[in-house]
Amino acid sequence: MQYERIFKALSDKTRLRILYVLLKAGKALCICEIMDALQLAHYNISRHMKDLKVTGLVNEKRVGKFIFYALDDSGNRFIKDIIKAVDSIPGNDFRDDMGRLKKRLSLREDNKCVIGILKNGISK
Amino acid sequence: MQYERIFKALSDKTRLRILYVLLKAGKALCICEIMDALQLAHYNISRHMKDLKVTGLVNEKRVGKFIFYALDDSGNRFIKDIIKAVDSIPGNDFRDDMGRLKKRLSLREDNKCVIGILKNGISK
DNA sequence: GTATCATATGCACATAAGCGCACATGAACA
DNA sequence: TGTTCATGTGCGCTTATGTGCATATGATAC
Repeated sequence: MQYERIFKALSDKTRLRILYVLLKAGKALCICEIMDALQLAHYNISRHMKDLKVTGLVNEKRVGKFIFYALDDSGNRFIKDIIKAVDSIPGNDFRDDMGRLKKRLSLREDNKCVIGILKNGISK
Repeated sequence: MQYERIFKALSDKTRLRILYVLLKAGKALCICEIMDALQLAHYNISRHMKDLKVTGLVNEKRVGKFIFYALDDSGNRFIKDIIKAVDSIPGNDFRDDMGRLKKRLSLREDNKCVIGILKNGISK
């Protein structure tokens, strides 16, 4: 019975925010980018990401000094349905996250993260 | 942000079992019937049912001395997608629950619950 | 009215979960 | 090889969650 664990993975506000930005970004993101988007400490993102990884909702890939995390929608029908549900959430609650993510992603060069962790986060 | 609360409602094994049998039964069930199906104490079912009710996943209706709970799929698209996800869960993990439910429902008369709480549960 | 019975809840307890801090890891690159 | 820096984790703390027991509620039926 692993299904309630998938629900549990998304039962936390922070993890839901992480999955949402990964889903809507449509591309792999590194911890430092999600840090800025969600305005949370790196260890916070890191630990929640581990939970999402364990459930199979997210996969990772290292590129240079960064580790990129992406939504993994290659699972069974249940996983696909869950992701579809997340996709159907109105964007209101995530507007700020997405705004900051967009700003942060604009700092990429050649579509690659290059700046790492900013001391004071990105400008609001 | 109420969406993570829906996920949380289904992040518990017992609540997922309750929702599953309500969904697959396709009809309203009373606490005593779910007790027998899941082989849990009435207060256990009762409390979890309250959680499911608060999230809007379940509604209730009193008929005589029984209160019947039913899946409420009249919500927004998110709710529908979540229920669809639950519907796509393979039945293996719930086979015993469904077997006992079927046995218990066969004790209805005129499609109404009439026997209440059995001292020793239904026969296996 | 009062007894009965299905359902609900207060309380105490054990366990799990999230967070902040400090520190560890380990890959990249000089 | 040693430094840098993105990422991970152990620890202590606080709060949330699930459960069992006993008891309460409240509608029904006599």
